[in-house]
Amino acid sequence: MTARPDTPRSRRERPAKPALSREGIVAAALGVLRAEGLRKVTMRRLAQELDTGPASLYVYVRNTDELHAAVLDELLGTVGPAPAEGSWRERLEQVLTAYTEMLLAHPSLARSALTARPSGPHYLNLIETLLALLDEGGVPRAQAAWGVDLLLQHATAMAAEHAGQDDSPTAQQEWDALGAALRDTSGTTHPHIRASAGELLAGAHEARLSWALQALINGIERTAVPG
Amino acid sequence: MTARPDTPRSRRERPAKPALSREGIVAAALGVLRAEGLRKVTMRRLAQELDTGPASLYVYVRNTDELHAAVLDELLGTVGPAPAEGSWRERLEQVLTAYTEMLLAHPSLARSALTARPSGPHYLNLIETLLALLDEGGVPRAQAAWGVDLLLQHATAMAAEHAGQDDSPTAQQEWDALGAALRDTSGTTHPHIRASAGELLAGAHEARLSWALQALINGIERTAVPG
DNA sequence: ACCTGAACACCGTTCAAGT
DNA sequence: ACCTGAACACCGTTCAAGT
Repeated sequence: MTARPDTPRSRRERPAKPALSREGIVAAALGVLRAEGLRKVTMRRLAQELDTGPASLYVYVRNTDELHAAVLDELLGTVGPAPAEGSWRERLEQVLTAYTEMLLAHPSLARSALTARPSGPHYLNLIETLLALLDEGGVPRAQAAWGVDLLLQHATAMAAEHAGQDDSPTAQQEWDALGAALRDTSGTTHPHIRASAGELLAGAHEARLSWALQALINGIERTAVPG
Repeated sequence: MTARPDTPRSRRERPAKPALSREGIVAAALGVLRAEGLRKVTMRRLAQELDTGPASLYVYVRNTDELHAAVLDELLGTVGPAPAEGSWRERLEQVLTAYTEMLLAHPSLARSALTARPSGPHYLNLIETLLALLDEGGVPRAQAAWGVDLLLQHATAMAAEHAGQDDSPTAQQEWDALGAALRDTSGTTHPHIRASAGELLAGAHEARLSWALQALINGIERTAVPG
């Protein structure tokens, strides 16, 4: 926990290339992530950042996917604990909103988190918190267990949807294309879209997230697990 | 619609390199996708497949993301229309299950669909179908509109979660790591996880999908849109 | 054990030049 | 207009060799 891999001697020379370590690699990755996005968090780029060759990193990190998962685990630590006030529903929504907003700051990471779920301590704490809140709300255990999965998946997916906006400029165009397609739809072939085009595209992102979380919680609460 | 870009003359020589076309490129992409996964659906590989240079493809396709979106749009056509029998809930669940299962056959594509939403005719038809079923169920229009988004997102995210399994062998290990972490959790620090570990990991994939869709529908039905 | 240079086998995309 | 070769600027990962 408190181990400091840095050599403590303070030479006054050039930064004096610090020894490699998993922590150092993850820290460098976080820096590049914040500065230039996940697409630049590559083995080669990190090696360059740490003044070594890409092969050296493989001593500490199995591959690129594992590196990305480690970065997410690190960021998960910045999401605070559950608030103390409010009903269990409100607190549940707040925890999930905080998680989603963290991911929204790094949508490309959310995208990768969907595939490579983190399994670090911070993620476990989050699951524990969610289970506790659902239990407090009297949601049966089996429903709560599957519900946690549903809630985390939605939060992650919602954030992942915004990836590419930061990564590639094309994704935004793709989204605009859907909006245009919805608006231009013929009323004879797609009457329901025509009638709902406004609503389909309406709503601030915060309002939609809040509504979605409430709908999920309501659904989880009311839907029994089979068997 | 019925335009055939192929030159009709039937030379008996070698396959006689057919003229390039967007359709031909998408078709080749589908072939590579099915045979080797999305990771191999690259401009260079497709160019090789079509016996030309990568630069030639840029006449028909803006970039790799757009190519992937076009492939998904194509696959969306293979999902049949809504069934005629059953309650609106059952039919809604069936349509979404069919959509999810199509995506599950190509999880890496689902992953990319989360970011670059398709906007082709097949996608619009799907939205129309979902809106019609929710309307039939008496779900208010505003709720239905946001609900469709939620339903499609869940289906896509659920499939996307399985990406990497086909793509990279590491993803499976990552998922196993989460399972192990959940099982090994201490009962003192994470009592709810300890009590629910079995339930968190239980359930066949079909049962979980079915439950999730029902929970979503129940939640959408009962949660009013603000304002 | 840790670190490295060099190599292998790839990418997306652009551009000037050809037809 | 369509097509192309060649180039630019990158990737992940492995391996034999060094310390």
